[in-house]
Amino acid sequence: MEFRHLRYFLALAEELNFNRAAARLHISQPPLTRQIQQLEQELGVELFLRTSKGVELTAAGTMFREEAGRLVALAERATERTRLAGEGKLGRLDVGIFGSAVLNVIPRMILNFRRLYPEVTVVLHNMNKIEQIEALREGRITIGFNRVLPPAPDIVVETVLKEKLIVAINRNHELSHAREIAISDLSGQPMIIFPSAPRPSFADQVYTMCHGAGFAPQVVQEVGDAVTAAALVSSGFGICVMPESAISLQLPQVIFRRLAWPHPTIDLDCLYHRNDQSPILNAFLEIVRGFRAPEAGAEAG
Amino acid sequence: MEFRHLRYFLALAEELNFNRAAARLHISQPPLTRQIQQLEQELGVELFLRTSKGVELTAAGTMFREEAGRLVALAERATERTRLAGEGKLGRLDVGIFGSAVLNVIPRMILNFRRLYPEVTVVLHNMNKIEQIEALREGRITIGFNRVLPPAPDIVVETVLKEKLIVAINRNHELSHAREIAISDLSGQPMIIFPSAPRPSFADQVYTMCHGAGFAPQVVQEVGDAVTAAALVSSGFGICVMPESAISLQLPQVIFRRLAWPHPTIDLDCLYHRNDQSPILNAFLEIVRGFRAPEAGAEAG
DNA sequence: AATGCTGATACCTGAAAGGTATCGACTTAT
DNA sequence: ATAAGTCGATACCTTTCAGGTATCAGCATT
Repeated sequence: MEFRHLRYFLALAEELNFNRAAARLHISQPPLTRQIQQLEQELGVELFLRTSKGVELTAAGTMFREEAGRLVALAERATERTRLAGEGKLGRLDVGIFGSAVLNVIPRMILNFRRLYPEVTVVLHNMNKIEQIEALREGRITIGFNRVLPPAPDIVVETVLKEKLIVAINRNHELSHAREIAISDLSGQPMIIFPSAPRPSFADQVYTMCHGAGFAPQVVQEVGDAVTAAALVSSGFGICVMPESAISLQLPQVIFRRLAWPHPTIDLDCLYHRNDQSPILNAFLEIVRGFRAPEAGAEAG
Repeated sequence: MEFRHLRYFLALAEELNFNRAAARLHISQPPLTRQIQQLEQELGVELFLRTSKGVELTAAGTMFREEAGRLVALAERATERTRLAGEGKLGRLDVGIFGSAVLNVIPRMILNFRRLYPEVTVVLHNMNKIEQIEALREGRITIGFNRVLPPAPDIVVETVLKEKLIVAINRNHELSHAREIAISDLSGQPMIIFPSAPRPSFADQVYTMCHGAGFAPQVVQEVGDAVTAAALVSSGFGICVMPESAISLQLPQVIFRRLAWPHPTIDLDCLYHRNDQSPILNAFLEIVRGFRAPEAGAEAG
């Protein structure tokens, strides 16, 4: 059975006359007769009752008309949905995110994407950078977001934006009166560092920054994520260097101060598989790239 | 697009290798390549990503795989349902019935039918004999049940069974002591007659019977149906001749007595369109004919 | 550099869809 | 009653196109 049989059948079921149906199909009457006979033979059922004045549908024919109509409609739907999927306008986007650092930028990007591509289902998966790379390779996610990523030959890493660093301080802390804090001011201060794993991470970047300023940070606690770190700041454990987006965290007693010149930054990167040419990924990447600060000069290729 | 394209596509989507897929389809590789190219061209979308070591599905291809699978499954369902409809095992049977007289036999026939053909939806339509004939001609019902039917060239009438006549009597009535009632006993009794329309009807048969016994019935009331007639009997209006199946009517004060020899009967007929060869109708007719009393000799052909 | 995969292409063959002419059955109009 | 005009079915020819064989180009492994 081919779609041709369905098209011919439906035309005949509407016209109830071989000649008129054939004319409508732009073929002559004999081939139509033959195709209908074939169809009936394959189904093992008479679909039409031939009378002296045209044809009429049998009970089986009536049933087949319903089914054939459904099939043709579904076929049209199939081509339409496939075309849309080819344009990235229909489908599913699995995004790997990491817990705390994505408090601001990623939700905004996803909201923008969903406004432009409302038929794409966006699914978020919370996982760390190691898990994200693994999931990208296995196709469980299409794109991931993270910081301080190790290079891999099959994974493309693009810097989404460079966030300035800020310092979370307890309101009663001696540094709370300054509008900005110099890196050297952190020397000797009890510091909270995150994340503890996996390495390399934001924590390493803070270490490097301090050593670059000529001192070793006095780490009182390593924690897993920014929310926990902020909670410790709130209870007076110490101070904590964070990416700017952590400013969304609202905890009692916690205030944020910028780090002064040279305004150190941390990259937020996105990562995806080098061979992935999925149109949905490309559509999403365009949105992501639109978020990249226009003044940013240096970019990871 | 033809089903061939779907079959080939699905084979390739599973094997992800043109040669293996072609082998599975019992064709050689070049025609498979060509058919897939045709499909992609018609959809305007690349379905497979050709690599040096086989192929993989694109996003559009993944979408099309889902849709193609649905289509193939629906096609199988379509052939199966059409075959079943051809055997009368699937579909719909619209039955015209008339209100009161069908208290017993028709429900039993329909229950039997539904046990044998559980996938056929039986729909009952309450209509009088004129409406039934009209509905048969327009295809709104497939079979009707009624009594005392006028002949029509395009409608076949078959006697389903001959019901004996009974008399509904108030418990306090003088005739209630007899086990059987002779037709002549009805002479001079106040009688309720039904139905008042449409003619010819059961009412006419009662008239004829009385006149044949040598008297004119003393009609105190004409009513529309047996239930109303029985209600009048219950309140002492008079007596009423009814078909035997009315015995199912349970009303206070109403008792039933047989009419004595020569045991007059009334036919319950079914009617259907002469040209209707629907397998469901034939299946139902077989059940109906099985209900016909085996001793009944004379039948309407 | 050679071999062995991959899918794509060129060209031929054969099956089958489509076209023309005509048939037999039936209805309708004269 | 019979001739003309329907209807769908059939016989036979033409054309299209799916399928087959041989071969190619690209890439990976050896």
